[in-house]
Amino acid sequence: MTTPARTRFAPSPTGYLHIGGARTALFAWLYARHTGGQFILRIEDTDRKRYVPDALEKIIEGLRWLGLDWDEGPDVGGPHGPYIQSARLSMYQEAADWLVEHGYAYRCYCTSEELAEMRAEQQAKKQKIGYDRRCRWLTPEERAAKEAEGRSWVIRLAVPLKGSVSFEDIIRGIVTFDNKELQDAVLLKADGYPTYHLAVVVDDHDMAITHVIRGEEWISSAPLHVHLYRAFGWDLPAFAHTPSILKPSGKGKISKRDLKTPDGTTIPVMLHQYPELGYLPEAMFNFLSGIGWSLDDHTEIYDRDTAIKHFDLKDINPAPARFPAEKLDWMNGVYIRMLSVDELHRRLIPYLSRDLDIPQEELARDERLKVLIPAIQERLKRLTDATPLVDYLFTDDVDLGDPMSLVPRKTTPEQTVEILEAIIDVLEDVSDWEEETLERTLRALAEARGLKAGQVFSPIRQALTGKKVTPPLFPILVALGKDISLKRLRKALELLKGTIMVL
RNA sequence: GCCCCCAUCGUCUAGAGGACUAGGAUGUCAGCCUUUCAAGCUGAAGACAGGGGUUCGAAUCCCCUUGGGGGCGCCA
Repeated sequence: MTTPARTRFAPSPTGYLHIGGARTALFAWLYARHTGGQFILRIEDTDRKRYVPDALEKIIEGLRWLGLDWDEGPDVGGPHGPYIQSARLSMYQEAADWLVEHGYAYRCYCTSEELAEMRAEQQAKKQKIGYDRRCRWLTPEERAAKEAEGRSWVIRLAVPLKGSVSFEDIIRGIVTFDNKELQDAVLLKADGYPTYHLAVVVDDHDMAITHVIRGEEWISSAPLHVHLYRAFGWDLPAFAHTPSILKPSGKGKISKRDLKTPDGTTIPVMLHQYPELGYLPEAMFNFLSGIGWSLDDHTEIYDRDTAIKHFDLKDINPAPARFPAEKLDWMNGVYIRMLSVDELHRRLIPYLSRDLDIPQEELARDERLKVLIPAIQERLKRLTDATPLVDYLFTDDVDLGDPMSLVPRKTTPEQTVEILEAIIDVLEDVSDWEEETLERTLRALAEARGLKAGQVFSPIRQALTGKKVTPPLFPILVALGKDISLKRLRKALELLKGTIMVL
């Protein structure tokens, strides 16, 4: 077996968790669990300008909803804390000072304005864009002068000028960069906060992270991190840069804005939107794990434990993938169908309560709803699909719309009146109001009159629900009960009669 | 512009030189089932980006081209 790995997910509370980030977290979690190691949650809140107050809460909520748990983190603690970078400032400052003392980094006194000017000039002259290292070569006297001016400074990494860096990425193999392509990146900002580059290296080392798993947008700064590890004299962790998830159009990776599919529909990108839309967490987990990774050559539906058992970083497909939205809807439907009737009932309640504005407790003890659940189960792709399939249970007055909609195909309005009268007639005599009896009775009626089943069922469906598309009829009749069913049928009959008279 | 990464059905993927007539899933289409809609079942169409090598043999290895993605911030 593999040695236990320590992996982490390190979101920044500058926004909510999007599905790409969630998938990366999922992979990191799977690997930790696969190896019997630990999964750590760390908050990278070193950007004070873009901080979003409720982001952290939402992120944690989302991860928990997905079923990810962490062994160490800001809310659960752990031996390597604190797990929030803003609470670790002195560590970064010490590390940065150490680097300066030992010649691996230097103070840079340039202002943002000076840097912007420099970039503009580079652009105008079509030169390579990047910091020109002007402060790297300052003499001690010049430095003293700058500091005497009262200038603030940042600390920049002194990247080796020659040679190259290589590191092994588990997903992609060996990746090499020429040192001359690298920037003297800022490590410590003027406000005393570290940048990502410093913080990630210091923390990953301090927290004994064995596998750095992160999105592929980090691949180009990985060589910087390698130089930092070397400067500190620390062992390198293993790296795995996960492929991006692209928009359905294939144009660019997903970002904070909702996705537009080529056919114009919109797909939400934030994880927290999925529960609201009626997706099951276990379906989302299964679905997300299948972008960039697969269990084998034929299994699509599998649970967490199975995924854990089979998962390996080296099996991740390095190619970026588009978000296969249609597959999620299919898979969610599969998971809904796997639920027991009781469980589905339980999970449906919050959605119905929200959409129909009925208290949850009332829905929980509603027997009519229970009758209908088996009938709607295979009709749901999302939990929110249930509302239009049951809403006619909860209204006193079904809106029939155009009475002509009561009339089935290949049937005249006059015939429909007769059919409805016959239906009411036979149903009045049914004492045993059960699905089987009702079905037998109504089919017999159709046969006796030489009608197709649809010609009898369709007016009933319309009369009871006001809809053309509904779950099967007999559960609906049972759920509604004899009195209400007959009441709605009579009302429909009167309405149709009235319409015919006018015609 | 420069650097890095990537390239199998529309889409998500299997494939680590011969087991490939390239497998699965989704989506699409057709049929069956059928009280509407679903679900289910059966079937169909559908891919190795292009060009050079290496090899007895290449979807698999190498090179080039093309295409896509990412990065080049006192943001992560």
